[in-house]
Amino acid sequence: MRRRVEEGVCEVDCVNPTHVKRANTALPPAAFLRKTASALKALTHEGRLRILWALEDRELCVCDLAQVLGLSFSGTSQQLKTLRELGAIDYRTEGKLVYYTLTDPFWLKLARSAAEYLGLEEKRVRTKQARRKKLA
Amino acid sequence: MRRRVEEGVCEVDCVNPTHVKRANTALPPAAFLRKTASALKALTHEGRLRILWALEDRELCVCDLAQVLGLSFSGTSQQLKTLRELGAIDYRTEGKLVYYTLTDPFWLKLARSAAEYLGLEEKRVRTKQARRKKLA
DNA sequence: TCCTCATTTCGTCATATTGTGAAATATATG
DNA sequence: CATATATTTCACAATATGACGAAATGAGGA
Repeated sequence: MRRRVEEGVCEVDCVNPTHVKRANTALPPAAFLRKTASALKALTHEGRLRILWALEDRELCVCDLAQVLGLSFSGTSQQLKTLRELGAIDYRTEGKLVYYTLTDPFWLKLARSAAEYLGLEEKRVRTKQARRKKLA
Repeated sequence: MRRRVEEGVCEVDCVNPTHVKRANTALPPAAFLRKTASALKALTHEGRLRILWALEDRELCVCDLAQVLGLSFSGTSQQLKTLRELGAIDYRTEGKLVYYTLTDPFWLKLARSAAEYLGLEEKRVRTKQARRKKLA
């Protein structure tokens, strides 16, 4: 799109070059933002969030997790790999079984903070107390 | 995959049903996690992160933002739409120009916290001071 | 009204993500 | 060593995402 150079608003291609320049120097390097975006991708999957939440309470083997996710074993394994690469979880083997644990709670905290902000957790903030109350 | 029911580890399909059941009742509803994952998706794009960071300091028109992102106008507009739908940004029109502003800093904070955690910002924590020092 | 132009929307293509089953890997156990 | 089985990796189909240019929209100004 070609534009006239006039009226002080758009000097070249409708840009205020001062603001653009200032923004560009103040912004983190592209590679940094790319890595951040990439890390956050690990959290953009219902199943992977489910894994983080489930592992908060106890370690679980892949079989259990597959059941929790409602996914195939291979699918579950792939999502576990994504979270491993993020560094959020780790595993130990016991015989033929592989048990996954939450090793870095940061990403769960981050996801939970987003969830809470969205107001998605009102109902279940400290579920146990609520449940106890209900049963009493 | 079919399995024998033995050795007390895998009762049905290699699952510890107690743990699975406990996880499932403790977990937030699927729709909640889906929405959370979906919201976080808005942050998993270098350009969209760039928009959030750039708008922190000042409002910018679409032209400027396109320049900052190095994207076409249509591409820029699409990413702005994503962030609008998230609720992170808003816009005002002034004549033919559309100025975008950061209306909800929460998502920028969240992204920045991820970036900082990844150690991506060591070098530029408070860039202005650093720059002043360097120039002095 | 007609024209210009900043922006958005649409159509389309290239690429990435996700899920599945099959094959490969690894770990007991007879 | 052979078998069983828990998990991972591979290959592939289906869907989602992202980028561009073209066309549509909308706000001024002649």
